[in-house]
Amino acid sequence: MSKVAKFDREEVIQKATNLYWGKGYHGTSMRNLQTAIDLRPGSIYATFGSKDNLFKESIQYYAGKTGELLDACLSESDTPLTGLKLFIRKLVIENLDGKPSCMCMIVKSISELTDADNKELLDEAKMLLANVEHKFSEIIDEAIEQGEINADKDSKQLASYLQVQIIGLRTYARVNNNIETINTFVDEIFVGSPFH
Amino acid sequence: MSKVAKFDREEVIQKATNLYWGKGYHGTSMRNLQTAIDLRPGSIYATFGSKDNLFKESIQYYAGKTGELLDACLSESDTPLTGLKLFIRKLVIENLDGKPSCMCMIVKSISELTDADNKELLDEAKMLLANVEHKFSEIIDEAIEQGEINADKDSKQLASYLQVQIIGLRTYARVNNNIETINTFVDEIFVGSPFH
DNA sequence: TTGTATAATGAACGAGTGTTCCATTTTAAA
DNA sequence: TTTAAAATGGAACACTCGTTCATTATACAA
Repeated sequence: MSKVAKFDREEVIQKATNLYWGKGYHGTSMRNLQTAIDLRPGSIYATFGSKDNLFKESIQYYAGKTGELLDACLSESDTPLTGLKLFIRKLVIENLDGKPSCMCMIVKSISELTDADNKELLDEAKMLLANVEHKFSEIIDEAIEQGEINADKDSKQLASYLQVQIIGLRTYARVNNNIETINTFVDEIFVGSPFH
Repeated sequence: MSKVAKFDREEVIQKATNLYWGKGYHGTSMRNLQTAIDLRPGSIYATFGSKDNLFKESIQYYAGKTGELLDACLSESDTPLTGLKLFIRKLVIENLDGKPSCMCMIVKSISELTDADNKELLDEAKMLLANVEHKFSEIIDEAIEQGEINADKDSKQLASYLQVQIIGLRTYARVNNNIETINTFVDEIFVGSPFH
């Protein structure tokens, strides 16, 4: 009937994600992508439609992978809070080298994109970040139920606080990636005032 | 001998700064700038040399204005620490509306630019951020001398901590600009663990 | 083996990029 | 009033951008 063999779609998205993550939306050209994923314009546009949509799928892929990491951290930890700590430690410290950026791709996108020029992509990024925050608050709720966190705490407030800390640390790490300093700050997130 | 009158150079840089601040380096085209500052290419290139150099002057202008704000906060406050608090409150909360972005232009630049494509501008941004951090540590040293902060604290560590908090808060404010939440977090910076 | 549907290719398009160039205008000193 | 230097305006340059599309290659059904 027809030709059926093809490139590996996930592999292509992964490569596109790495490029977008490192160079940003505007800093990545379709030519860059063509080279990185080794596909010609025709194939890319037949499969993904546009630069915007490929970016959308990339940031969704990134968010998915981050969610998987969080789940993995939770299931290999004894309590919700230790799982959360492990996740943050992995995000902030183990991401310092080897990745396209030590910063969060979603945060980079929210920083770069504007309502005026890329409203749809910006809204997508905001939604993905809100999803993570929601997951944080659910985990914190569990920690409260299990008595790991005092019941008078507001899980949504704590989830926001975690976002601020992670965003701050990963961004700051781009300027000062002194592991000891970063490590100290990660430790202080949970002994600092909002959590205790 | 020659023509001397001209546009107001500072006014032009200010307008360029606002555009770059909002749309980012890659998101701002020379055509955008020509319109915003109402100058033709010939004048812009005769005065500033290149898009890169205009960006450099813009980010330096931005950093200068931020430094002035910090100085103003210090001189209208009774103690170094209350001056620092006022500065952070102004940065994070009073910047929520009306400005090109609630985020720090220096941080946005560090997030967007790469060593591979814009090393010089990235290094400039990193330096400007380091300057602010150095100023923070000097202010904290003063606070320690005056007994406002315990002498066993490391001023450089606290200055780093402030950077992380400000970066985190201003970036997070782009997604969730709930003033009450932000206000709470600003308050907690100084009652949180590193400072006490 | 042939016919057909689909995947992949890559040249090419119009629009936009940063930048250059130079004729024209403006200015102040001679 | 003349002169020279500098500022300005804006067309145009070479290049890159995101995207399209006619063509070619491929794999399966008949």
